[in-house]
Amino acid sequence: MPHVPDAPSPDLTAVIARNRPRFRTATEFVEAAMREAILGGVLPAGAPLRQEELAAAFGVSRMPVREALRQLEARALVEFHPHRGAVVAAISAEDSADIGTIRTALEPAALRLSLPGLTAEDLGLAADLLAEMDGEADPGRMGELNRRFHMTLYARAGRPRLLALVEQHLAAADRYLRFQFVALGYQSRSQDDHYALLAACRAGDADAACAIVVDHVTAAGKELTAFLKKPA
Amino acid sequence: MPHVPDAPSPDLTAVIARNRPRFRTATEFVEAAMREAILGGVLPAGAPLRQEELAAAFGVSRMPVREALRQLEARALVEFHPHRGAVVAAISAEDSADIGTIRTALEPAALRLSLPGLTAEDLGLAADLLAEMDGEADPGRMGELNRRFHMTLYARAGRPRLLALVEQHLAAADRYLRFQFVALGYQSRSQDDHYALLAACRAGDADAACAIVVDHVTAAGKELTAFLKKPA
DNA sequence: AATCGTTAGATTGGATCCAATATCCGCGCA
DNA sequence: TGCGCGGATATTGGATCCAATCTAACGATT
Repeated sequence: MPHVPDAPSPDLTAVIARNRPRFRTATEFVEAAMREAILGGVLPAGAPLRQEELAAAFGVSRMPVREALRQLEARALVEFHPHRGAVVAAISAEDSADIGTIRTALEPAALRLSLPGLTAEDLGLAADLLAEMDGEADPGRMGELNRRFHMTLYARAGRPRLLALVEQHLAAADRYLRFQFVALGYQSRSQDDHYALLAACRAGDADAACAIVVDHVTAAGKELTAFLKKPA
Repeated sequence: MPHVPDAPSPDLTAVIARNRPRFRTATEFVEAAMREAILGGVLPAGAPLRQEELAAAFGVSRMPVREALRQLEARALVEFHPHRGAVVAAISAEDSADIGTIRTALEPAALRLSLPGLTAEDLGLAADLLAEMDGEADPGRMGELNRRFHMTLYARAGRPRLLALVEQHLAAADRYLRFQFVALGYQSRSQDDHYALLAACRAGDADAACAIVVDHVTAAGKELTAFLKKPA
């Protein structure tokens, strides 16, 4: 009697409700909601993605779900195993090195382009985000704030594709770093970097800012790699 | 009486035949073949992608076609217009600047990682590819050789995701540069760069090689941007 | 004659239906 | 008792069917 799918988690229902009105087609809606759920940790790495179950949760048929899953596959967020279903993509230690390299290459480039265009409001917003992060305990929220802080500093690069790539890899790293945030002293060290980065941006010192970003990303990559190698 | 779709072009049929045996599921096969067709210029930018027509050409139903189109959408190779169909994505002058920035950031990183691991066979293969390019007139073949030359030099980076990103953006640029190859003196200048790059790699001079790559990519980006701005 | 509204047709978006394949369990046999 | 085989079952992959909507052509009205 397996035909009755499990009820979706309350978190997932929240993500679904938040995204439903934003899109005209069901496929886009499902794709956006699932991406948010995966990046936000609501659907953890390795979680099996039953098409029927998701369709019921989203209130659509299996087809938009399948199309959305294919899009997420192209973004390396889910993996298909033929005739065995899709799962939320897990990240390996090699992947983490990979992502670290990509971030180290892209983020300084984005920052260098963006820095001259940053306004006082941008810097103020970044400062606000940092302040909020200081008191934040929830890892999911923390990840989102971290992403938004970085992206705020890069936003004026005026390169939508570059920024999308950066955000994608930032999110991919964050999704795993989440587990670190509470465990180790990583969070405070990361915040130190953030404040130093913001100061360099205020000073308009591109070289210093880029150097901080490189260090910051490298450190995050090392934490992540170590974490991924440990629990095996 | 519009129900009879056009016959596919001979080029497309060739791509289809070449890819069919390589995959287990229809969706993967369609995705691979369509990607090759788009990157190879068989399906030019702006071409409308009728689902029924493609399904007939591939010998499958519309569903695998739709899934494949969604994957290609996630890779920014096709665009969906709700209820109006999908078209092969065109690239704007801004996109080209974007892609240039991304390449300029990623390719030196890939080269730097790869260079120490390059073998004599790798360098020999690269030289062979260059030699073949000297006598090549077909733009599609030229683009493929160019891609393979670059990727050969980056291959030992041991970063699959980075290399996939590099190849993706290299291909995106090539797809448009194709029109340049014959028209201008671009081809010979590009080949000069290639030979210089290969020499620097043979010498193991990472800094020089990266500088050449940056120049080369920048020049290609400028050509592309100029071309895209010209014909309106 | 030009423009706007109406309507027919084609095409996509979504749902349902069928077939193919993988998993899981139990049974038989060594 | 352990291993391998076989059938039952669930789940995916693919095909077909229906509804929603966009396009285009035609005609009426000014």
